[in-house]
Parts: sequence; C-alpha cells; structure tokens
Amino acid sequence: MSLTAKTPEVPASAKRELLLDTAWALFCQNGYRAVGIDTVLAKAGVAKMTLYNHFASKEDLIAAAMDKKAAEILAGIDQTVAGAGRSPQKRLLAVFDWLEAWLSSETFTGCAFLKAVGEYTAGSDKPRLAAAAYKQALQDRLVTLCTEADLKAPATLARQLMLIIDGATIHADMHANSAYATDARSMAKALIEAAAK
Amino acid sequence: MSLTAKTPEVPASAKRELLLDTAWALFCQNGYRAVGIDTVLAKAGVAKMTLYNHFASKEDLIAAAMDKKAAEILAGIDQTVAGAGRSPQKRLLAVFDWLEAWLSSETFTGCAFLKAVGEYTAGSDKPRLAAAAYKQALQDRLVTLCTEADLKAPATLARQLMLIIDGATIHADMHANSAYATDARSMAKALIEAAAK
DNA sequence: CACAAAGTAGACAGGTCTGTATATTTTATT
DNA sequence: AATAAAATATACAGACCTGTCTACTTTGTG
Repeated sequence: MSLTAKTPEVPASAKRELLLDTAWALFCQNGYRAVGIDTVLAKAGVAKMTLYNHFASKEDLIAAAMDKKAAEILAGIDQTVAGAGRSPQKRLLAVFDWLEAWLSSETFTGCAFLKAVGEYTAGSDKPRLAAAAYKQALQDRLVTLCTEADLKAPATLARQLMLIIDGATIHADMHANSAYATDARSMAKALIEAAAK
Repeated sequence: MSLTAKTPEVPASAKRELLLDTAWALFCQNGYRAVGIDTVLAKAGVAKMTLYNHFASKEDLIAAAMDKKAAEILAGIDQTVAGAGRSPQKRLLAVFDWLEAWLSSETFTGCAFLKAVGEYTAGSDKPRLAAAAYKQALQDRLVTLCTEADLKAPATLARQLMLIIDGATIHADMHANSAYATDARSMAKALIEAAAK
C-alpha cells in the first residue's frame, strides 16, 4: 500500500510538494468544494499548468495530498509511541497524548479525512478512499498496540478507541474546544484498564 | 430556543415543508455544496421563486432544514427513551438503541449535522451554528439522563457519550458498516456501569 | 554552451452556481 | 363571483469553477 511505501512511485518535485502542502492547508481549513483550484495556485504561487502537469484533476490532487499527510501523520504517531517508553499501556495511551497535542494546537481546524467522508459520498471517490485507508492504517496500529499490551479483544478495543479519537476530534472542531481530548483520554484509560487480563 | 418552541415563528406551508424535507434528504446524501438549489427544486417540483420567497438564501434554507430535523430527531429520541421503561440506566442506554436503529437503517447516509461542521467553518455560518445547537441539545438530554441515573460526574459522562455517538456515526458512514453501533453500545454500558455510585 | 525538462502567463471554452426580475396562473378565502 | 395570496415559468445577470491550449521563459544538466 502506498501509505507505507518507502520509495514513492512519483518523483518528488519542489513545486509538486508545495502544491500538496498548500492544498492540504486550505482544504483543511475550508473544506474541499469550498476551495477552488485558483485559490490553491494563488497561495502557492504556482501556475495552473504546473498543477495539471502533476495531477490529472482536482480530486487527484486532493487524494495525493491526503496520502502524503497520512504518511506524515502516521510517522508522527509512531514517533510519539516510540518515545513513550517500554510499558505497552503507556505506549497505547501515548496516542491520546498525540491527540491532545493536535487538538490543542493553534492550527487545528478539524480532520480533513473526516471532512472528505462528508463531502465525497460515492464510495469510489478517491478522497473518500484515501480517508478510509488512513483511518484503517491508524486502527491497525491500535490493534498492534492493544495486542502488545496483552489486552482482551484487541480488535474490538481498537475500533472503540478509534470512535473515541474521531468523536473527540470532531467535537473539538465543532465547539472550538480542545478539552474533549481530556474526555477522550480518560475514557480510553478506563477502557484499557477494564480490558487488562 | 427555536429547537423547543411549540409554535414556530414562521407559519407552516406545504411547499415550505416540502422544500425543507427534500433539501435535507439531498444534503444528507451528497453534502451541502455538492447539491445546487436547482437540484432541490427539481426533486421537490417547486419553482425557484417559491424557495426565495420562503428563505433569504441557500444557507437559510439549510439552517431551517437542520432546525426542523433537529426537532424531529430529538422528539424521536425522547420517545425512544420514554418507551424504555423506568430504570434510569435502561433509559440512558435506550439512546444507543436509537443509534443502532439509525445506523442500520437502509436510508442512513451519515449525519448531516457533522457534515455541516466540515463544510462550514466560519463559526458564524448558520449551518454550523445549527449543528452545534442540535448536538448541544442532545448532550443536555444525556446530562439529564445521567443525573437521573445517579451517575458520577454526569456532565463529563454526557460529553463522553457524545464522543462515542458521533464517532460511531462517522465510522459507520465512512466504512459503510453499522456494526460500529455495537461497539458504541458496549462502550457506553461499560462507562455507565463504572460511573454507578 | 546547448539542449531538454520544468515552469509560467494569460486567455478561453463550457459549464455550474446563486439570486433576481417579470409576467402569468393557480389557489384559497370571503 | 371577486379579490388577495401563493406559486409558477422563464429568462437572465454576474460570478465562479475546472480543465485546456498556446507561446514564452526559466532552470538544471551533460
């Protein structure tokens, strides 16, 4: 899967990466359909033909930006987990430290993956597929962490933790309040302790 | 608040209600910006001027549809709770029965309130305000139910249950799988039991 | 330097969107 | 039947959108 590929199929290009990052920031803030191609180009300072030389369509740009950020975010999570010491439970809870840091950050404007689910509904739309792939990759990591922590029903628990993470994310966005991360963390802690064998 | 008003400020009109219901269904399925006014009009079989005689703008139509559905949904939840017997814990869990029924229904296409949060980001946009008001009204009901069940920290628990509900809703939509309602219910049960005094 | 690749500028086609204006017809009430 | 209210049909303005085309310029590399 492209999420874990070490060597990207598409060669890196400065302008290409700039477009992906700029597009991500704008879509993240305002949603996908609300932001036009021209807005992205203006902010990036890139010509329109450069965009269409790198991407076949706006949807392709969106999906590519999502894939790139997914890889970056997952790497960040892995790093947070790796820096959380050796206790399996602490490593699992470190995901919620990462969540709290994100929801509290000044630049937080909601989860662009969740927004993609709301805006693209066909099921075969590339942004929706990219969103589902990212969330699945995160869930897979949680399954691994739950298993390593020797918890009961790791697959079920991982799904439940995903519900908590995304619920907190969308509520933090909706009410412009990062305190939901605390609720999420305490809930996760309770569930994890209850699942200890 | 208009959510609880018995007598609406705006007189009911058959065409007006038809527009609200049609708009809701289309927005719910496809998102707000993806559906044009003309699509709503065609499906409802109503002239454009009729719409603009009843609503000042598309955003006003959206917000009005959200307010109407919010009232209907909350009434449905109240009814489900009322039919759940006298045990306070069972009444609280009845909310998750309602959730499961919704997520499993053939017509489920995600939560239009959550979609509004993704598509309207200004904070002052009417659809976003309508979404926050609905979610808050639901949360208030959970606080009441938690209090009646004599649970610890009812306000915190209510927020946590909201995270679970919306997390399950968005995951059921994203992965086209209603099984997340089961995860939500078992999680809620565990939390409620842990919060019993 | 020479040459190929990458990027730029600007116009443009064809479509979509919201919202308005106008004149006519239907519906309801008295 | 008369009158007022509601709804309709249709055209249209003005803006925005994605994607294409063409000709020109910059950049990097052998």
